Amino acid sequence: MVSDALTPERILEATEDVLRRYGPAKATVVDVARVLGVSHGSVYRHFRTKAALREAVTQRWLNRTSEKLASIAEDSGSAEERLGRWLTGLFEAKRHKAGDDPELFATYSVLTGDTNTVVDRHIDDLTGQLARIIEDGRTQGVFSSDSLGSPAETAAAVFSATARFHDPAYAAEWSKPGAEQDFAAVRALIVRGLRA
Amino acid sequence: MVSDALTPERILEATEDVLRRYGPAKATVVDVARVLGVSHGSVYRHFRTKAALREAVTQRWLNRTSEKLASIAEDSGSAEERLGRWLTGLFEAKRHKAGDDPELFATYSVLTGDTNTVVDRHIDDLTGQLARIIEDGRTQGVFSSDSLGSPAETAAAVFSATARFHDPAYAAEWSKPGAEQDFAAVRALIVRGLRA
DNA sequence: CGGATGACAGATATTGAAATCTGTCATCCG
DNA sequence: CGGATGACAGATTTCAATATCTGTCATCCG
Repeated sequence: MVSDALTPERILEATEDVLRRYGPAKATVVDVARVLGVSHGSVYRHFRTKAALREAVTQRWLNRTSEKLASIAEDSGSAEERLGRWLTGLFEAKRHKAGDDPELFATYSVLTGDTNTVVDRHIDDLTGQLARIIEDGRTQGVFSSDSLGSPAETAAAVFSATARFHDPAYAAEWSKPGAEQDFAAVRALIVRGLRA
Repeated sequence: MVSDALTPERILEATEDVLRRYGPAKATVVDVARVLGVSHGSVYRHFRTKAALREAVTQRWLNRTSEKLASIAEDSGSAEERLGRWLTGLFEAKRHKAGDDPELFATYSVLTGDTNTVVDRHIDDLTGQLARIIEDGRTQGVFSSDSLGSPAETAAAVFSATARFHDPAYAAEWSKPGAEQDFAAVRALIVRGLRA
């Protein structure tokens, strides 16, 4: 027994350990139970299915990124500067996750492919933050209010246009030389497109 | 025997037939030879390896798209209008390929994952066309010449920013309701970003 | 009594032997 | 003589038997 009570949080911790060690294909519920020193039946008391467990651990992982960015979205100050910082922050966060522990990143990339609802919520969260920055920018008069739809629609467009720099499908390209310049070029193009 | 001389072109035709029928995983060189009524040794006289045959058939398929767009890139006339038409043409071409024959599209999506050189050439070709339009726009004075790098760099940024609408990885989303509006929003944002 | 257990059935994954495919080349044919 | 052939070796894939895993639940324990 590693500790006292068997909580969802402890199970998620153990699940991430097991995923890191064995990868998404080999990690089993029995492995998670073994790490915790309990039977696998006990894990099923807290998560109805293996899929539910994977969703929960994936959500936890995605939330670590969105929480970091939330503070930028909620800042006061120049919307244009915050937008640049937010987009750069998103790219940097993903790039570091991918570069620092490639195997765990690959593992979560597989998981996000299965857990569509969780990923959709994450994307809604991020585009919501973007929409807030865009709305602030329109209020401040630095971003155009004509011709580009609602803040939410514009946020979705900005998110789409930067997909190459946050979608795990492109992770292999983030460490190539020139990736940073490519990102800066797209960011400049987008910011220019938003200006009043 | 289907016809007289065994030419590379006839082999590619047969290869596409076989790929359409069996998919990328099951299609064999022996199958291609059978369709042509020759031994598989004869196919190897024209293509050194199976990989080379796949590259050639993939290039042929990609070229059908770039050739359509080349005429827009080489038009004379308003660069802004041509850019919109070119981007829309690219999205439409990919969307129709994916929608009209989903299995063949899936097949070629797998092939493009293996044949990186061919895909890189295709992308160079497309960004070259884009660069030409952007250069024309700068000459005409409708696109800004400051702050966004060379036409080639700007073309790469525009291509990156529209990845969601031409990269096969996103094909599943092209038929969703709202995809067209999403594309229009990104296109408007980009065109706005390029304006003088 | 609330929570943990482990035996179990059906689903999924692994494994290794057999079948098929790729790529070569000595031989053949017009 | 130029081009096609098919037998062949080594690489890859298929398939079926075997092993492991998921999810349930009657039972047990503090």
